[in-house]
Amino acid sequence: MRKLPPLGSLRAFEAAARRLSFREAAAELGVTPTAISHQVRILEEICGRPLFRRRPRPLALTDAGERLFPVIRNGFDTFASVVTAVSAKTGRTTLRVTSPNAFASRWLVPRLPRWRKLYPQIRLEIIGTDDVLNLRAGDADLAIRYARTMPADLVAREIFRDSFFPVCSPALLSEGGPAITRAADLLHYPLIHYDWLNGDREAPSWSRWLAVARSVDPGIPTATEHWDLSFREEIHAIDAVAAGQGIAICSDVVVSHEIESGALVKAHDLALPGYGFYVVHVPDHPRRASIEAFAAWMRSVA
Amino acid sequence: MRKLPPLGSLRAFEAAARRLSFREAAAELGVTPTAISHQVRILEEICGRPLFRRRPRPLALTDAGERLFPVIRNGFDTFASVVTAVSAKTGRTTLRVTSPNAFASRWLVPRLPRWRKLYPQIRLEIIGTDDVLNLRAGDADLAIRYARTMPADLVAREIFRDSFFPVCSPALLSEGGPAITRAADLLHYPLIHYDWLNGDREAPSWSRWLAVARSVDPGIPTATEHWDLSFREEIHAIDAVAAGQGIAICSDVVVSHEIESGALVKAHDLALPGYGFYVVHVPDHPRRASIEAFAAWMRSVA
DNA sequence: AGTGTAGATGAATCCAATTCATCCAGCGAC
DNA sequence: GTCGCTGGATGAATTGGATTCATCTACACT
Repeated sequence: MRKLPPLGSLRAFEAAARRLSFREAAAELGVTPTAISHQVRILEEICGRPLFRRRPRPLALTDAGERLFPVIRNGFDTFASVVTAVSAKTGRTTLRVTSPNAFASRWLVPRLPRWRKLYPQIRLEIIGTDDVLNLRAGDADLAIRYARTMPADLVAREIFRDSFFPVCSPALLSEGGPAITRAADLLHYPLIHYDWLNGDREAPSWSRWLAVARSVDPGIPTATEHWDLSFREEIHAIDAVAAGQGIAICSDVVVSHEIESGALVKAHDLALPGYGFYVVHVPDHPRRASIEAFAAWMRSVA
Repeated sequence: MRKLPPLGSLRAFEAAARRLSFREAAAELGVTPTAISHQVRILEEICGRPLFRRRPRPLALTDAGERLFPVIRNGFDTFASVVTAVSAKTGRTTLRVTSPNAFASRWLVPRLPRWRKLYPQIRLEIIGTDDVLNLRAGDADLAIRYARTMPADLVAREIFRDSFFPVCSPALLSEGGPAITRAADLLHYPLIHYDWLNGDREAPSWSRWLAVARSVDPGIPTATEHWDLSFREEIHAIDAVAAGQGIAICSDVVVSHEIESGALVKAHDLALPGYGFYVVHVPDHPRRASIEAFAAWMRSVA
């Protein structure tokens, strides 16, 4: 007769092993840390050996714990996945995709009809956020990460890299303002700034772009502030650009849809290097095939 | 965030799906059928669709239930297996083997030291019984099935086939009784009978053997009853033969150990065809490799 | 030394799981 | 057709394993 340990104990163990913290596991499951401690202890008694090393800090898995953890985690992931699939309206599967807000809004969403046409059985749930969601915690199935280099702690592949140009609406240029023939001409228009929260000193802002442009157009003044309008997030700056309120330094990837359609135009050819877009997921994801399909599709509609 | 349904509901569902009976599932889990009904209902509400068809009888899985069941069952099997492995004394694994009683006692048990020498890390638990255990219910990891043809509903492979001869103890022949030179001479000794419970009209009993022997030795009378001692089970008949109480028609496989050691001898060369021994297990058994090793070992020590 | 953090221990509490009582539907025997 | 049996459904009452609370321990950092 098959002997299953208490399933609640397996659940507590798995969360604690994933988080390597009873406190965090408790928060995730909505119980007190003591409850986690009790359940893990029950499982350790059943196994006849410790599953965690508590002392010294930090919490770590024992060899036995290391053997148990991936099996239980994968089992639970598979359970959640099949229950989700069974619950789905037409037996379709879901991929939860987290992506930076601007990319989700400006790149992903306009292309979703193309995904739907190609993969009607794989429904996407898009989580647009500039927060970094925890894939190991199951917050999403895959993340589109925007970084200078390849993320190292998960399975990742680069999809494409972007560059940054001054971008504006054609309507702005046809309002009778000065023609733009050199970089300094841009200063006659409102410059739209947005914050870079990644702490990168080389982030492609107006000050960076103008510093580089000064080497080919010495007429650009060395003033400290170079913006007329400022936003906290890139997505809002792009909205203002599209509304003809000024010129912003934008990612050619993020606004590629608008550039192609003519809704936005490059105001100048000088480009700053940007970052890479990576599709990232946990190893051995149960929907690995769907994730691969998504990554390939992203490349094909770039 | 990964969404797991209540694990107790999954457990109740899996048992009911495996058994296709709420009553039996309840018995297995040690609860009332109502508890199963409640838990399955909770899961059906989470999935948003029925998982069982209750009406008309018998209970059956819906399409959704069919999709869910193997995933949950395999997950639980894997959980139980890895917890058992982690709990093992020296990281050894266990194979629970069910076998007909006579075979377990006379063939398997005398050879166990050879298994232990070759596979010290795979511990065997032998369940000798003439009942047919339910492998899908996890009653055992593998079964040695004794049948005329290959079992069809599980993964099976034939290990060997046996034949049936008259067998006796050398002590019986040296007691000064008549020499056995022809089949009819056997009738001067006590004939030991045992029941065949498989309903096979051609089962290798004394009446069958004597009917065949009559074609080469017409001196054998056509009486109805041919036995002096009768047992319900083969194993007890073999015990009596080993104790010198008479001659029985025995499987050459089952008593091969005793024939080799000289503890028992063939009383006559005329052989009746027997049956096949098959190693049987559920598909995708988590210890498939160990089962394969066991089957191969059986062949090698035949 | 003092403070904060995180896991451990055990009694008390609690709530999801389970039982109990009753009902419903079908099937087979008569 | 009636009756009895079987097995799942429903909902209120009960219960036992899960959880909390109070307290302790060990450690890391200032």
